[in-house]
Amino acid sequence: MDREVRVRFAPSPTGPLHIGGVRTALYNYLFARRNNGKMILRIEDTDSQRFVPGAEDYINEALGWLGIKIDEGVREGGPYGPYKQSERRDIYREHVKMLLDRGKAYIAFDTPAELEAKRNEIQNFQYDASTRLSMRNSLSMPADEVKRLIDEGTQYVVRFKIEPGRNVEVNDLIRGKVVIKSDILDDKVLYKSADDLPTYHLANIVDDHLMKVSHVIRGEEWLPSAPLHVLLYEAFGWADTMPEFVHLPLLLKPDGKGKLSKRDGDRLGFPVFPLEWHDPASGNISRGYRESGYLPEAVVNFLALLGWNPGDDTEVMSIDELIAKFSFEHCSKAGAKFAYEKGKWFNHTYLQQLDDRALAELFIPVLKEHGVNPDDFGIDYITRAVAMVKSRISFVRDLWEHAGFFFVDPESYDPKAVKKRWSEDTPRIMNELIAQLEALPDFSAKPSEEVILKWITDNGYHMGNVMNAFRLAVVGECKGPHMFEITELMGREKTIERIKKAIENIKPDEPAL
RNA sequence: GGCGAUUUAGUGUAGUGGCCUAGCACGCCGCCCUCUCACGGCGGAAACCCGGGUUCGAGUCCCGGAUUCGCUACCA
Repeated sequence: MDREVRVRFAPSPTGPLHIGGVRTALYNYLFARRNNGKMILRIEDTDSQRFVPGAEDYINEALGWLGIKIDEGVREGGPYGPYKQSERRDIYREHVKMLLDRGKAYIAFDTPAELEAKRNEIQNFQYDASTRLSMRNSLSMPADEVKRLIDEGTQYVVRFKIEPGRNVEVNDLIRGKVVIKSDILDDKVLYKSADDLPTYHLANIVDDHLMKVSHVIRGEEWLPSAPLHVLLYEAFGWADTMPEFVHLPLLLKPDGKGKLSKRDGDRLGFPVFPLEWHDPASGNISRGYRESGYLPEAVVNFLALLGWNPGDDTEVMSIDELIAKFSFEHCSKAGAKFAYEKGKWFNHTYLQQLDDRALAELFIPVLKEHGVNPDDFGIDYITRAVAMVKSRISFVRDLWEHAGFFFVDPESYDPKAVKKRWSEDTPRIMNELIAQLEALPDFSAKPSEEVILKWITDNGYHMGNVMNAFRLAVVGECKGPHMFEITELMGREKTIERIKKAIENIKPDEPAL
Protein backbone atom coordinates (compact mmCIF):
# COMPACT_ATOMS: atom_id res chain seq x y z
CA MET A 1 0.00 0.00 0.00
CA ASP A 2 1.55 3.23 -1.08
CA ARG A 3 -1.04 5.79 -0.25
CA GLU A 4 0.02 9.28 0.62
CA VAL A 5 0.67 9.82 4.30
CA ARG A 6 -1.85 12.27 5.68
CA VAL A 7 -2.18 12.80 9.40
CA ARG A 8 -4.24 15.16 11.46
CA PHE A 9 -4.07 16.78 14.83
CA ALA A 10 -7.63 17.38 15.95
CA PRO A 11 -7.92 19.32 19.19
CA SER A 12 -11.08 20.69 20.72
CA PRO A 13 -11.06 24.40 21.47
CA THR A 14 -12.08 23.86 25.07
CA GLY A 15 -9.08 25.53 26.66
CA PRO A 16 -5.34 25.85 26.32
CA LEU A 17 -3.54 23.03 24.57
CA HIS A 18 -2.25 20.60 27.18
CA ILE A 19 1.39 19.51 26.94
CA GLY A 20 0.21 15.97 26.23
CA GLY A 21 -1.74 17.30 23.28
CA VAL A 22 1.37 19.10 22.15
CA ARG A 23 3.25 15.84 22.14
CA THR A 24 0.52 14.17 20.10
CA ALA A 25 0.72 17.02 17.62
CA LEU A 26 4.50 16.67 17.54
CA TYR A 27 4.42 12.94 16.82
CA ASN A 28 1.90 13.52 14.07
CA TYR A 29 4.15 16.17 12.61
CA LEU A 30 7.33 14.10 12.86
CA PHE A 31 5.63 11.14 11.22
CA ALA A 32 4.16 13.27 8.45
CA ARG A 33 7.47 14.92 7.63
CA ARG A 34 9.38 11.68 7.88
CA ASN A 35 7.11 10.19 5.24
CA ASN A 36 6.78 13.26 3.04
CA GLY A 37 3.18 13.47 4.08
CA LYS A 38 0.76 16.20 5.00
CA MET A 39 -0.13 17.53 8.43
CA ILE A 40 -3.72 18.62 8.92
CA LEU A 41 -5.04 20.72 11.78
CA ARG A 42 -8.73 20.14 12.32
CA ILE A 43 -10.72 21.98 14.95
CA GLU A 44 -13.21 19.67 16.62
CA ASP A 45 -15.71 22.07 18.08
CA THR A 46 -18.73 19.79 18.19
CA ASP A 47 -19.29 20.38 21.87
CA SER A 48 -20.96 23.75 21.90
CA GLN A 49 -21.23 23.61 25.69
CA ARG A 50 -17.51 23.55 26.30
CA PHE A 51 -16.35 26.01 23.67
CA VAL A 52 -13.82 28.50 25.02
CA PRO A 53 -13.10 31.72 23.11
CA GLY A 54 -9.46 32.20 22.29
CA ALA A 55 -8.60 28.54 22.48
CA GLU A 56 -8.28 28.13 18.74
CA ASP A 57 -5.90 31.05 18.42
CA TYR A 58 -3.94 29.62 21.29
CA ILE A 59 -3.55 26.30 19.49
CA ASN A 60 -2.27 27.99 16.37
CA GLU A 61 0.14 30.17 18.27
CA ALA A 62 1.46 27.30 20.34
CA LEU A 63 2.11 25.06 17.36
CA GLY A 64 3.72 27.95 15.55
CA TRP A 65 6.02 28.67 18.46
CA LEU A 66 7.15 25.07 18.56
CA GLY A 67 7.81 24.93 14.85
CA ILE A 68 5.08 22.42 14.11
CA LYS A 69 3.97 23.48 10.67
CA ILE A 70 0.49 22.85 9.41
CA ASP A 71 -0.10 22.01 5.76
CA GLU A 72 -3.88 22.10 5.76
CA GLY A 73 -6.13 23.72 8.31
CA VAL A 74 -8.52 26.48 9.19
CA ARG A 75 -5.91 29.18 8.55
CA GLU A 76 -3.95 27.42 5.87
CA GLY A 77 -6.90 26.22 3.83
CA GLY A 78 -6.65 23.10 1.70
CA PRO A 79 -8.56 20.91 -0.69
CA TYR A 80 -10.67 19.11 1.90
CA GLY A 81 -12.04 21.98 3.94
CA PRO A 82 -13.67 23.39 5.85
CA TYR A 83 -11.36 22.27 8.63
CA LYS A 84 -13.59 23.33 11.45
CA GLN A 85 -16.29 20.87 12.35
CA SER A 86 -18.94 23.41 13.22
CA GLU A 87 -18.75 24.49 9.58
CA ARG A 88 -19.38 20.99 8.30
CA ARG A 89 -22.91 20.46 9.56
CA ASP A 90 -24.31 19.68 6.11
CA ILE A 91 -21.73 16.98 5.60
CA TYR A 92 -22.54 15.32 8.90
CA ARG A 93 -26.31 15.52 8.37
CA GLU A 94 -25.88 13.84 5.03
CA HIS A 95 -23.78 11.06 6.53
CA VAL A 96 -26.11 10.52 9.43
CA LYS A 97 -28.91 10.08 6.93
CA MET A 98 -26.75 7.60 5.03
CA LEU A 99 -26.43 5.45 8.13
CA LEU A 100 -30.10 5.80 8.96
CA ASP A 101 -31.11 4.75 5.44
CA ARG A 102 -28.90 1.71 5.61
CA GLY A 103 -30.35 0.67 8.93
CA LYS A 104 -26.99 1.10 10.64
CA ALA A 105 -28.34 3.72 12.99
CA TYR A 106 -31.63 4.71 14.55
CA ILE A 107 -33.37 7.61 16.18
CA ALA A 108 -33.78 7.69 19.95
CA PHE A 109 -35.96 9.98 22.05
CA ASP A 110 -34.86 9.02 25.54
CA THR A 111 -34.10 12.16 27.50
CA PRO A 112 -30.94 12.49 29.59
CA ALA A 113 -33.14 12.27 32.68
CA GLU A 114 -34.71 9.03 31.50
CA LEU A 115 -31.33 7.53 30.78
CA GLU A 116 -30.07 8.63 34.14
CA ALA A 117 -33.06 6.96 35.80
CA LYS A 118 -32.43 3.79 33.84
CA ARG A 119 -28.80 3.71 34.98
CA ASN A 120 -29.83 4.08 38.57
CA GLU A 121 -32.47 1.43 38.23
CA ILE A 122 -30.36 -1.22 36.53
CA GLN A 123 -26.74 -1.58 37.42
CA ASN A 124 -24.40 -1.69 34.45
CA PHE A 125 -27.16 -0.51 32.19
CA GLN A 126 -25.97 -0.24 28.63
CA TYR A 127 -27.89 1.05 25.65
CA ASP A 128 -27.31 -1.84 23.26
CA ALA A 129 -28.92 -4.77 21.44
CA SER A 130 -30.12 -6.23 24.71
CA THR A 131 -31.92 -3.11 25.88
CA ARG A 132 -32.70 -0.93 22.90
CA LEU A 133 -36.09 -2.48 22.30
CA SER A 134 -37.24 -1.43 25.73
CA MET A 135 -36.24 2.16 25.10
CA ARG A 136 -37.98 4.92 23.21
CA ASN A 137 -36.58 4.82 19.71
CA SER A 138 -37.34 4.22 16.09
CA LEU A 139 -36.70 0.53 16.57
CA SER A 140 -39.24 0.11 19.33
CA MET A 141 -41.88 2.62 18.24
CA PRO A 142 -44.22 2.70 15.28
CA ALA A 143 -42.95 4.71 12.33
CA ASP A 144 -45.82 7.18 12.37
CA GLU A 145 -45.20 8.02 15.98
CA VAL A 146 -41.54 8.58 15.32
CA LYS A 147 -42.47 10.89 12.48
CA ARG A 148 -44.98 12.71 14.67
CA LEU A 149 -42.47 13.31 17.44
CA ILE A 150 -39.90 14.65 15.00
CA ASP A 151 -42.46 16.88 13.32
CA GLU A 152 -43.44 18.22 16.70
CA GLY A 153 -39.85 19.23 17.22
CA THR A 154 -39.09 16.69 19.91
CA GLN A 155 -35.36 16.52 20.53
CA TYR A 156 -33.71 13.28 19.62
CA VAL A 157 -30.35 11.70 19.03
CA VAL A 158 -29.16 9.27 16.41
CA ARG A 159 -27.55 6.15 17.81
CA PHE A 160 -25.23 3.72 16.09
CA LYS A 161 -26.77 0.26 15.94
CA ILE A 162 -24.05 -2.06 17.12
CA GLU A 163 -24.56 -5.65 16.06
CA PRO A 164 -23.62 -8.02 18.84
CA GLY A 165 -21.61 -11.20 18.65
CA ARG A 166 -18.71 -9.90 16.66
CA ASN A 167 -15.03 -9.79 17.39
CA VAL A 168 -13.79 -6.42 16.28
CA GLU A 169 -10.12 -6.16 15.43
CA VAL A 170 -8.09 -3.01 15.67
CA ASN A 171 -4.58 -3.10 14.38
CA ASP A 172 -2.52 -0.62 16.33
CA LEU A 173 0.93 0.22 14.98
CA ILE A 174 2.39 0.39 18.48
CA ARG A 175 0.41 -2.28 20.30
CA GLY A 176 -0.36 -4.78 17.59
CA LYS A 177 -3.72 -6.39 17.19
CA VAL A 178 -6.36 -5.58 19.78
CA VAL A 179 -9.54 -7.64 19.70
CA ILE A 180 -12.74 -6.73 21.45
CA LYS A 181 -16.25 -8.21 21.49
CA SER A 182 -18.86 -5.96 19.97
CA ASP A 183 -21.25 -6.93 22.78
CA ILE A 184 -19.47 -4.71 25.24
CA LEU A 185 -19.89 -1.68 23.00
CA ASP A 186 -22.96 0.48 23.50
CA ASP A 187 -25.08 2.17 20.86
CA LYS A 188 -23.13 5.39 20.82
CA VAL A 189 -24.81 8.68 20.15
CA LEU A 190 -23.65 9.96 16.78
CA TYR A 191 -25.75 13.06 16.42
CA LYS A 192 -27.80 15.38 18.61
CA SER A 193 -30.74 17.24 17.17
CA ALA A 194 -30.55 19.76 20.01
CA ASP A 195 -27.57 21.58 18.49
CA ASP A 196 -27.61 19.93 15.07
CA LEU A 197 -24.09 18.66 15.65
CA PRO A 198 -22.54 15.22 15.56
CA THR A 199 -20.57 13.77 18.44
CA TYR A 200 -16.86 13.13 18.24
CA HIS A 201 -17.17 9.60 16.93
CA LEU A 202 -19.23 10.39 13.87
CA ALA A 203 -17.51 13.63 12.97
CA ASN A 204 -14.13 12.08 13.44
CA ILE A 205 -14.71 9.14 11.13
CA VAL A 206 -16.45 11.17 8.46
CA ASP A 207 -13.75 13.81 8.44
CA ASP A 208 -10.85 11.41 8.52
CA HIS A 209 -12.36 9.62 5.56
CA LEU A 210 -13.19 12.73 3.58
CA MET A 211 -9.83 14.29 4.36
CA LYS A 212 -8.12 11.10 3.23
CA VAL A 213 -6.31 10.62 6.52
CA SER A 214 -3.95 7.65 6.33
CA HIS A 215 -2.86 7.41 9.96
CA VAL A 216 -4.83 8.28 13.05
CA ILE A 217 -2.25 9.13 15.71
CA ARG A 218 -3.84 10.02 19.01
CA GLY A 219 -3.67 9.46 22.75
CA GLU A 220 -4.20 6.10 24.39
CA GLU A 221 -7.46 7.29 25.92
CA TRP A 222 -8.99 6.62 22.50
CA LEU A 223 -8.02 3.00 22.33
CA PRO A 224 -11.24 1.70 23.92
CA SER A 225 -13.34 3.49 21.31
CA ALA A 226 -11.20 2.41 18.37
CA PRO A 227 -13.34 -0.72 17.78
CA LEU A 228 -16.38 1.52 17.53
CA HIS A 229 -14.56 3.54 14.92
CA VAL A 230 -13.68 0.43 12.98
CA LEU A 231 -17.34 -0.53 12.98
CA LEU A 232 -18.27 2.92 11.73
CA TYR A 233 -15.86 2.65 8.82
CA GLU A 234 -17.51 -0.65 7.96
CA ALA A 235 -21.01 0.75 8.27
CA PHE A 236 -20.14 3.50 5.83
CA GLY A 237 -18.53 1.00 3.49
CA TRP A 238 -15.11 2.56 3.90
CA ALA A 239 -13.35 -0.40 5.41
CA ASP A 240 -10.88 -0.70 2.56
CA THR A 241 -9.54 2.81 3.03
CA MET A 242 -9.67 2.80 6.79
CA PRO A 243 -6.64 4.58 8.27
CA GLU A 244 -4.00 2.89 10.37
CA PHE A 245 -4.36 3.47 14.09
CA VAL A 246 -1.65 4.54 16.47
CA HIS A 247 -2.42 5.05 20.14
CA LEU A 248 0.26 6.93 21.99
CA PRO A 249 1.07 6.25 25.63
CA LEU A 250 -0.16 8.91 28.03
CA LEU A 251 1.85 11.49 29.93
CA LEU A 252 1.54 10.79 33.63
CA LYS A 253 2.06 12.75 36.83
CA PRO A 254 5.76 13.07 37.76
CA ASP A 255 5.06 11.66 41.21
CA GLY A 256 1.87 9.92 42.29
CA LYS A 257 -0.56 8.32 39.94
CA GLY A 258 -2.73 9.26 37.02
CA LYS A 259 -2.75 11.52 34.04
CA LEU A 260 -0.72 14.68 34.11
CA SER A 261 -2.94 17.59 35.04
CA LYS A 262 -2.70 21.33 35.34
CA ARG A 263 -2.74 21.00 39.10
CA ASP A 264 0.44 18.93 39.03
CA GLY A 265 2.24 21.79 37.39
CA ASP A 266 1.02 24.25 39.98
CA ARG A 267 1.88 21.88 42.77
CA LEU A 268 5.35 20.90 41.57
CA GLY A 269 6.28 24.15 39.88
CA PHE A 270 6.46 23.46 36.18
CA PRO A 271 4.24 24.48 33.26
CA VAL A 272 1.83 22.04 31.64
CA PHE A 273 0.95 24.38 28.81
CA PRO A 274 3.15 25.54 25.95
CA LEU A 275 2.10 29.18 26.28
CA GLU A 276 0.78 31.22 29.13
CA TRP A 277 -3.00 31.09 29.25
CA HIS A 278 -5.39 33.63 30.66
CA ASP A 279 -8.67 31.90 31.30
CA PRO A 280 -11.41 34.21 30.02
CA ALA A 281 -14.02 32.90 32.44
CA SER A 282 -12.13 32.66 35.72
CA GLY A 283 -9.35 35.10 35.00
CA ASN A 284 -6.85 32.50 36.17
CA ILE A 285 -3.42 32.52 34.61
CA SER A 286 -1.65 29.28 33.80
CA ARG A 287 2.09 29.23 33.25
CA GLY A 288 3.51 28.46 29.84
CA TYR A 289 6.81 26.99 28.70
CA ARG A 290 7.49 30.02 26.54
CA GLU A 291 6.98 32.51 29.34
CA SER A 292 8.93 30.34 31.76
CA GLY A 293 12.03 30.74 29.64
CA TYR A 294 12.08 27.55 27.65
CA LEU A 295 13.41 27.50 24.13
CA PRO A 296 10.97 25.84 21.72
CA GLU A 297 13.72 23.53 20.44
CA ALA A 298 14.28 22.27 23.98
CA VAL A 299 10.60 21.63 24.58
CA VAL A 300 10.29 19.74 21.30
CA ASN A 301 13.36 17.63 21.99
CA PHE A 302 12.27 16.87 25.54
CA LEU A 303 8.73 15.97 24.54
CA ALA A 304 9.86 13.81 21.64
CA LEU A 305 11.80 11.59 24.03
CA LEU A 306 8.86 11.04 26.35
CA GLY A 307 7.56 7.85 24.81
CA TRP A 308 9.91 7.53 21.87
CA ASN A 309 13.63 6.99 21.33
CA PRO A 310 15.77 7.00 18.22
CA GLY A 311 16.97 3.44 18.81
CA ASP A 312 20.37 4.54 20.05
CA ASP A 313 21.74 6.74 22.83
CA THR A 314 21.32 10.04 21.03
CA GLU A 315 19.36 12.52 23.10
CA VAL A 316 20.00 15.99 21.83
CA MET A 317 18.35 16.30 18.45
CA SER A 318 17.06 19.15 16.34
CA ILE A 319 13.58 18.83 14.93
CA ASP A 320 15.08 17.84 11.58
CA GLU A 321 17.04 15.05 13.20
CA LEU A 322 13.92 13.93 15.03
CA ILE A 323 12.07 13.82 11.73
CA ALA A 324 14.84 11.80 10.13
CA LYS A 325 14.77 9.20 12.90
CA PHE A 326 11.12 9.03 13.85
CA SER A 327 9.17 5.79 13.66
CA PHE A 328 6.51 4.02 15.69
CA GLU A 329 8.76 1.03 16.14
CA HIS A 330 10.58 2.90 18.83
CA CYS A 331 7.53 4.21 20.61
CA SER A 332 6.94 2.82 24.05
CA LYS A 333 3.65 1.33 25.14
CA ALA A 334 3.45 2.37 28.76
CA GLY A 335 2.60 5.84 29.98
CA ALA A 336 5.54 8.07 30.79
CA LYS A 337 5.82 10.02 33.98
CA PHE A 338 6.44 13.62 33.11
CA ALA A 339 10.14 14.08 33.84
CA TYR A 340 10.24 17.85 34.02
CA GLU A 341 13.70 17.87 35.60
CA LYS A 342 15.03 16.54 32.35
CA GLY A 343 13.22 19.30 30.54
CA LYS A 344 15.32 21.79 32.47
CA TRP A 345 18.46 19.95 31.44
CA PHE A 346 17.42 20.10 27.79
CA ASN A 347 16.87 23.81 28.10
CA HIS A 348 20.29 24.18 29.68
CA THR A 349 21.82 22.23 26.83
CA TYR A 350 20.11 24.29 24.14
CA LEU A 351 21.01 27.53 25.87
CA GLN A 352 24.68 26.52 25.71
CA GLN A 353 24.38 26.18 21.95
CA LEU A 354 23.24 29.77 21.58
CA ASP A 355 26.08 32.16 20.86
CA ASP A 356 26.96 34.70 23.51
CA ARG A 357 25.59 37.65 21.64
CA ALA A 358 22.19 36.02 21.05
CA LEU A 359 21.99 35.09 24.70
CA ALA A 360 22.90 38.65 25.67
CA GLU A 361 20.01 39.94 23.56
CA LEU A 362 17.67 37.60 25.42
CA PHE A 363 19.11 38.86 28.70
CA ILE A 364 18.28 42.48 28.00
CA PRO A 365 14.60 42.27 28.97
CA VAL A 366 15.61 40.60 32.21
CA LEU A 367 18.05 43.40 32.94
CA LYS A 368 15.32 45.95 32.39
CA GLU A 369 13.03 44.08 34.74
CA HIS A 370 15.67 44.53 37.40
CA GLY A 371 15.91 48.23 36.77
CA VAL A 372 19.12 48.13 34.78
CA ASN A 373 19.40 50.28 31.69
CA PRO A 374 21.30 48.12 29.21
CA ASP A 375 22.46 51.19 27.33
CA ASP A 376 24.53 52.19 30.34
CA PHE A 377 26.70 49.16 29.65
CA GLY A 378 26.40 48.36 25.96
CA ILE A 379 25.87 45.06 24.23
CA ASP A 380 29.55 44.13 24.23
CA TYR A 381 29.78 44.41 27.99
CA ILE A 382 26.58 42.40 28.42
CA THR A 383 27.81 39.78 26.00
CA ARG A 384 31.09 39.34 27.84
CA ALA A 385 29.30 39.08 31.17
CA VAL A 386 26.92 36.50 29.76
CA ALA A 387 29.78 34.50 28.27
CA MET A 388 31.36 34.13 31.70
CA VAL A 389 28.32 32.61 33.38
CA LYS A 390 26.28 30.93 30.68
CA SER A 391 27.49 27.43 31.48
CA ARG A 392 25.71 27.53 34.81
CA ILE A 393 22.24 28.54 33.71
CA SER A 394 19.17 26.55 32.72
CA PHE A 395 17.02 29.56 31.90
CA VAL A 396 17.74 33.01 30.56
CA ARG A 397 16.39 34.56 33.74
CA ASP A 398 19.04 32.63 35.73
CA LEU A 399 21.53 35.01 34.14
CA TRP A 400 20.48 37.66 36.62
CA GLU A 401 21.34 35.51 39.59
CA HIS A 402 24.76 34.72 38.17
CA ALA A 403 25.69 37.92 36.39
CA GLY A 404 23.61 40.59 38.11
CA PHE A 405 26.65 41.84 40.00
CA PHE A 406 28.17 43.00 36.73
CA PHE A 407 25.42 45.59 36.61
CA VAL A 408 24.60 46.55 40.18
CA ASP A 409 26.73 46.88 43.30
CA PRO A 410 26.16 44.32 46.02
CA GLU A 411 23.33 45.42 48.26
CA SER A 412 24.36 43.05 50.98
CA TYR A 413 27.16 40.65 51.72
CA ASP A 414 26.61 36.95 52.29
CA PRO A 415 26.75 36.62 56.11
CA LYS A 416 28.27 33.17 56.07
CA ALA A 417 31.03 34.30 53.77
CA VAL A 418 31.61 37.39 55.85
CA LYS A 419 31.97 35.28 58.94
CA LYS A 420 34.44 33.01 57.25
CA ARG A 421 36.49 35.45 55.17
CA TRP A 422 36.23 38.96 56.66
CA SER A 423 38.21 39.43 59.82
CA GLU A 424 39.26 42.57 61.70
CA ASP A 425 42.45 42.63 59.70
CA THR A 426 40.74 42.40 56.35
CA PRO A 427 40.08 46.14 55.80
CA ARG A 428 43.79 46.83 56.13
CA ILE A 429 44.62 44.19 53.56
CA MET A 430 41.86 45.41 51.27
CA ASN A 431 43.32 48.89 51.41
CA GLU A 432 46.64 47.46 50.38
CA LEU A 433 44.88 45.62 47.59
CA ILE A 434 43.40 48.90 46.38
CA ALA A 435 46.86 50.36 46.24
CA GLN A 436 48.06 47.36 44.27
CA LEU A 437 45.19 47.63 41.84
CA GLU A 438 45.76 51.34 41.35
CA ALA A 439 49.39 50.70 40.56
CA LEU A 440 48.68 47.99 38.02
CA PRO A 441 50.14 48.95 34.64
CA ASP A 442 47.80 46.57 32.86
CA PHE A 443 44.39 45.84 34.37
CA SER A 444 43.52 42.93 32.13
CA ALA A 445 43.05 39.50 33.65
CA LYS A 446 46.33 37.73 33.08
CA PRO A 447 48.85 40.40 34.06
CA SER A 448 46.82 41.67 36.97
CA GLU A 449 46.40 38.18 38.34
CA GLU A 450 50.16 37.67 38.21
CA VAL A 451 50.89 40.83 40.15
CA ILE A 452 48.17 40.42 42.76
CA LEU A 453 48.89 36.78 43.44
CA LYS A 454 52.55 37.62 43.83
CA TRP A 455 51.69 40.40 46.25
CA ILE A 456 49.63 37.97 48.34
CA THR A 457 52.37 35.38 48.39
CA ASP A 458 55.17 37.84 49.07
CA ASN A 459 53.35 39.22 52.08
CA GLY A 460 52.58 35.81 53.45
CA TYR A 461 48.87 36.45 53.25
CA HIS A 462 46.38 33.59 53.09
CA MET A 463 45.45 33.12 49.45
CA GLY A 464 41.90 31.88 50.11
CA ASN A 465 41.11 34.57 52.64
CA VAL A 466 42.37 37.48 50.59
CA MET A 467 40.87 36.35 47.31
CA ASN A 468 37.54 35.57 48.89
CA ALA A 469 37.39 38.86 50.72
CA PHE A 470 38.17 40.51 47.39
CA ARG A 471 35.39 38.48 45.77
CA LEU A 472 33.01 39.25 48.58
CA ALA A 473 33.60 42.95 48.11
CA VAL A 474 33.06 42.86 44.37
CA VAL A 475 30.39 40.18 43.97
CA GLY A 476 28.71 40.18 47.38
CA GLU A 477 29.17 36.48 47.90
CA CYS A 478 31.75 33.79 47.36
CA LYS A 479 30.76 32.58 43.95
CA GLY A 480 31.11 33.39 40.30
CA PRO A 481 33.65 33.26 37.50
CA HIS A 482 37.36 33.68 37.75
CA MET A 483 38.03 36.80 39.82
CA PHE A 484 40.34 38.58 37.41
CA GLU A 485 38.03 37.96 34.48
CA ILE A 486 35.41 39.81 36.47
CA THR A 487 37.62 42.75 37.32
CA GLU A 488 38.91 43.03 33.79
CA LEU A 489 35.40 43.44 32.47
CA MET A 490 34.21 45.65 35.30
CA GLY A 491 37.24 47.93 35.11
CA ARG A 492 39.63 49.40 37.60
CA GLU A 493 37.47 52.23 38.79
CA LYS A 494 34.40 50.13 39.55
CA THR A 495 36.45 47.40 41.18
CA ILE A 496 38.16 49.77 43.56
CA GLU A 497 34.93 51.59 44.29
CA ARG A 498 33.33 48.34 45.38
CA ILE A 499 36.20 47.39 47.62
CA LYS A 500 35.99 50.79 49.33
CA LYS A 501 32.28 50.36 49.74
CA ALA A 502 32.79 46.94 51.28
CA ILE A 503 35.35 48.23 53.74
CA GLU A 504 32.83 50.80 54.87
CA ASN A 505 29.87 48.48 55.06
CA ILE A 506 31.06 45.10 56.18
CA LYS A 507 31.15 44.70 59.93
CA PRO A 508 33.12 41.65 60.89
CA ASP A 509 31.39 39.28 63.20
CA GLU A 510 31.91 39.80 66.88
CA PRO A 511 34.48 37.28 67.97
CA ALA A 512 32.93 34.45 69.91
CA LEU A 513 33.22 34.80 73.65
C1' G B 1 -17.84 -3.73 38.68
C1' G B 2 -16.95 -4.59 33.16
C1' C B 3 -13.56 -3.99 29.03
C1' G B 4 -8.83 -2.82 27.14
C1' A B 5 -3.86 -1.49 27.60
C1' U B 6 0.57 -1.71 30.55
C1' U B 7 5.07 -3.44 33.55
C1' U B 8 13.81 -2.78 33.07
C1' A B 9 17.46 1.66 38.69
C1' G B 10 14.00 7.55 41.83
C1' U B 11 12.76 9.29 36.48
C1' G B 12 13.00 8.85 30.85
C1' U B 13 14.70 4.68 28.31
C1' A B 14 18.18 0.71 25.43
C1' G B 15 17.34 -4.48 25.03
C1' U B 16 13.56 -8.53 19.23
C1' G B 17 16.60 -16.31 23.28
C1' G B 18 23.35 -16.73 24.31
C1' C B 19 27.51 -10.63 22.73
C1' C B 20 23.46 -8.79 29.76
C1' U B 21 28.68 -9.77 35.47
C1' A B 22 21.72 -5.46 31.87
C1' G B 23 23.80 -0.01 28.36
C1' C B 24 22.68 5.49 28.03
C1' A B 25 20.67 10.03 30.01
C1' C B 26 18.42 13.14 34.00
C1' G B 27 18.65 13.34 39.22
C1' C B 28 21.64 11.92 43.61
C1' C B 29 26.63 11.01 46.06
C1' G B 30 32.12 11.27 45.93
C1' C B 31 36.86 12.74 43.82
C1' C B 32 39.72 15.99 40.64
C1' C B 33 40.18 21.03 38.81
C1' U B 34 40.26 25.69 42.03
C1' C B 35 40.49 32.26 45.09
C1' U B 36 34.63 30.79 45.40
C1' C B 37 30.25 28.82 43.22
C1' A B 38 29.35 26.51 38.98
C1' C B 39 30.88 24.11 34.36
C1' G B 40 33.83 20.14 32.94
C1' G B 41 36.51 15.38 33.70
C1' C B 42 36.59 10.85 36.46
C1' G B 43 34.15 7.45 39.68
C1' G B 44 29.90 5.48 42.70
C1' A B 45 25.06 3.80 44.67
C1' A B 46 20.75 2.26 42.10
C1' A B 47 16.50 -1.88 37.93
C1' C B 48 14.64 -6.90 34.60
C1' C B 49 6.58 -6.88 38.93
C1' C B 50 5.63 -11.99 41.13
C1' G B 51 4.91 -17.35 40.36
C1' G B 52 5.04 -21.35 37.19
C1' G B 53 6.58 -23.36 32.51
C1' U B 54 9.34 -23.99 27.45
C1' U B 55 14.73 -24.26 26.44
C1' C B 56 21.34 -26.65 26.93
C1' G B 57 20.33 -21.28 27.94
C1' A B 58 14.94 -16.18 29.37
C1' G B 59 14.99 -9.30 30.82
C1' U B 60 13.76 -11.38 25.94
C1' C B 61 8.91 -16.98 24.42
C1' C B 62 4.15 -19.31 26.88
C1' C B 63 0.53 -19.54 31.05
C1' G B 64 -1.39 -17.57 35.62
C1' G B 65 -1.46 -13.66 39.08
C1' A B 66 -0.48 -8.82 40.64
C1' U B 67 0.45 -3.58 39.45
C1' U B 68 -0.46 0.84 37.14
C1' C B 69 -3.14 3.57 33.51
C1' G B 70 -7.25 4.42 30.37
C1' C B 71 -12.32 3.83 28.85
C1' U B 72 -17.14 2.77 30.59
C1' A B 73 -21.68 10.54 28.73
C1' C B 74 -26.57 13.64 24.14
C1' C B 75 -17.19 15.43 26.43
C1' A B 76 -13.51 15.14 23.41
